[in-house]
Amino acid sequence: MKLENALLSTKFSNEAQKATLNILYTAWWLKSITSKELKDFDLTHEQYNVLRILKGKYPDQLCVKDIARRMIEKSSNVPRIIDRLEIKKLVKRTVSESDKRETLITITKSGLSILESSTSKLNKVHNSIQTITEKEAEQLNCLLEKLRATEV
Amino acid sequence: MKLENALLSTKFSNEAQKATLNILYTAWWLKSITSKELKDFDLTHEQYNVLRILKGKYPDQLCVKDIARRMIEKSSNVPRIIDRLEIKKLVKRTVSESDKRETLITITKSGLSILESSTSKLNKVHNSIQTITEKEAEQLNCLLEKLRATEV
DNA sequence: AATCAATAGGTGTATATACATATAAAAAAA
DNA sequence: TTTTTTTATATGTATATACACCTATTGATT
Repeated sequence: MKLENALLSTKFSNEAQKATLNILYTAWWLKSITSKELKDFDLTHEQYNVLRILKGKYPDQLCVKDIARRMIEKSSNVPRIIDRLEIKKLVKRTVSESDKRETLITITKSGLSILESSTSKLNKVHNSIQTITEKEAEQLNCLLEKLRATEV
Repeated sequence: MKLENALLSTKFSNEAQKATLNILYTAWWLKSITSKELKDFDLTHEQYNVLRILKGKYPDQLCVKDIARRMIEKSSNVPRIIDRLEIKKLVKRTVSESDKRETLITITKSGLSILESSTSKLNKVHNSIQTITEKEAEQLNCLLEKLRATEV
């Protein structure tokens, strides 16, 4: 869908400004699709992201700071997200022996299992709405990374 | 910056999946730049978006529903955003005469003035970090809109 | 060793998201 | 006309964002 129709606006000062809005809108669009599917698993987007990060290092543990560094949204409040996951027994907290300031997080069997089924569901949905080729996706990745050249 | 460095991960199943994460991360990156600047004007991203929408139709008024339709994030709680703007006297609420269910929103002089100065600041920042050409931005817009072909 | 600075994680607050529900008004159906 | 349905907005709740601040621990400096 054209951005003009999504935002009911045609007043973009230039293509770069339109691209900014287009990225923000597309991110919302992607997230809204994801949220809907994750709801069946009683997971939020951010909780899913934390589980995915933990699985990436499994069976190793990760401390809160290392999870935060891998989050898509860097300003995520990781301790609080872990609170919810811990209540649902999807992760476990332990104090690090080598540095008592650090809290080590482990994904549980239950966490791995819910991650697997939710990921499988998300992949199905993503495949079903896939409209761009591998080559186009590559091009898109290049453009986004060029856009972020001035990383702060 | 490469997505690999931003997320400290190299495990992407394909370019399309990487593109999804890249869009989400870039959106966060863009928002974090914007928020920082808007803070000087005591505005959030969403409050700014509402003011921008109102200015687009000024001096006409818009009802809450029409604002919501133009928001980047469609699930925004517009009445609540308007609450904050009203407290700061940047917008005014009036009940519609023709349909008493509708609340009409008007941007005030003060709202227009703060929008102007914040927009000018944002434009400066955007220009200073601009790294892609008009042609590349156009290409980016095409790819994002192709990605969203399966609009729900 | 004692003091100071830096770091890790947790907590507090205002605002936003996502979604459900409530209320009043308008439109449609009986 | 009365009832029912739909629509517009507001409100309630759990979680998240963005950011400030607190506390305990570690590492560096004196």
